[in-house]
Amino acid sequence: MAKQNITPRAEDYAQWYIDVVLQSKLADYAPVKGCMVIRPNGYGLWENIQKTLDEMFKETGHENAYFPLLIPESFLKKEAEHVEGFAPELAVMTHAGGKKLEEPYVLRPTSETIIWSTYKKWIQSYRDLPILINQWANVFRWEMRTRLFLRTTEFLWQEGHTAHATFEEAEEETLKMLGVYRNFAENFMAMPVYVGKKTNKEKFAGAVTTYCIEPMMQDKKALQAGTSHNLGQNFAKAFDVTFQTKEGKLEHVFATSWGVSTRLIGGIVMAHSDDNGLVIPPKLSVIQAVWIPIFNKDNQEKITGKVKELTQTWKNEGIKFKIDDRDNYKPGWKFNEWELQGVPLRIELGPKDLEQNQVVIARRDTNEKVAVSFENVTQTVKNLLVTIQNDLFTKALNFRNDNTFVTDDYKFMLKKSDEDNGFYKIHWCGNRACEDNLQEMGKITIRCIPLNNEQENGKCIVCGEASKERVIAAKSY
RNA sequence: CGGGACAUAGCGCAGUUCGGUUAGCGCGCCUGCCUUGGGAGCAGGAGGCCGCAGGUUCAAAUCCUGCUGUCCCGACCA
Repeated sequence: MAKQNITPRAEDYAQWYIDVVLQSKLADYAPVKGCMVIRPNGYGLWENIQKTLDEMFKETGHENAYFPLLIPESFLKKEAEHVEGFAPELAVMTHAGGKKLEEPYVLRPTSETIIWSTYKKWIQSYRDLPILINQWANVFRWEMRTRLFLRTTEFLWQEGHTAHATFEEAEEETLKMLGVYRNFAENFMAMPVYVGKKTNKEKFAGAVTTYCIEPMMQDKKALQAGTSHNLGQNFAKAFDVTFQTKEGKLEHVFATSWGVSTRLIGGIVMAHSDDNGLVIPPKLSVIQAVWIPIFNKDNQEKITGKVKELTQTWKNEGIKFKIDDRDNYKPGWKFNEWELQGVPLRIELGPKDLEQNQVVIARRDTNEKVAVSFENVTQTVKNLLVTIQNDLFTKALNFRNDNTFVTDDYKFMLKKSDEDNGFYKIHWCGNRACEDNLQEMGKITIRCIPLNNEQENGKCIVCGEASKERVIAAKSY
């Protein structure tokens, strides 16, 4: 066989993505439309994502709980905007136990309604607040068009649901979790993100304010990678959740919700990978370094023995590694296989190296190879893992900056966006009509209004009305 | 949900136009030998309800109808 048969990015980006996901064994298609099997490679990544985020949630005072998958249909209908937003994508259970159900159950598209119906029972006084709960769960959204990890009918996520005594406290929580997401995206996924507020058109159905993180993928489109909502009193009012204040007054509770999903895995693929397959940031990689001993029958024992000796301390050092000593595959085959699966470092040890007391270390992200003496292997590997993590971020940041354009010329933007994707920093008057026009004319949406945005007087790129700041606009997933 | 393409061995494909022995090829897989520093070589072998369900016919991978799934393009969304 030639090399792997991954469609090059330049030729067909969408097909490249599918090829990488399937061939690197992240996922496989399932028998049901829009569903996928998350394979060990993909699930291992998800477990690392979960583990890291879960610690961050705990550190910020949250606890995990679990609410049921099935939600009475009537619950969804209690919050008008909410039901309107989700109605088209609901999967509904109508029969059970061989009978038609009195009231259909909805497979949760998100859990605000069932959680707030429960919080009603738990909250009486300001002393019961705040409630800071997260749940790891699956959700169902019947999407018209699905894509592995990016949009599937069933997906895994976490959803935080908190209850507070004041709007300010809810807002603080919303922004705090947005910060957690930003930290995770940038420092673990090595994916620079714009952090900002959604427009009314783009916000969550039922939220007062939606905040988000938006990274750029390698095709220069935006991916909504995480959202954090200040729900105000909308759900508390819909479910009549009130509490008694210190002063004895009855008030509706303030809510937030925030989530990231297995879509992040699609983000990792699209942010860093190349035509040879996956590239995974070291901090999230299930295997950080793979050893490929190069041997024949005569020296096999000697060489694998040396590898074991050199890695004796690695478990304690916290380096996640694997020794690929299969004798039914040749080294060259293994090189390609592990590259395809995105392992950050490959370490070769063959007879020639043994003679010279060295190993050869190859970086997945740059393909660079260096010879390193036995005594320096451990430290070099540790350093390289840090370097790769940083380099991936820098590379992605430079890529985003190179493809972000500040413009006041609508025609230029539409023309440019027609030829190639990119982020545009544009003035916008704040009106829905102009936002709709962007979408109609260029399939461009306003991804966010950046937080701590530089204030600058300008004119809306569509209508020319006054604007005080620039927003991020782009085509998106 | 509209438009288009596709579905034959684990993967990639040929065969379908114009129905006709036992459905092929490459890679992979199994056995053995030989090999091992960028997807080695030779020999032998296993593997198929031709996506599913109906129909037409003496005869269907091939023709007809329905369904399901995947991909692409649109409208909708994390």
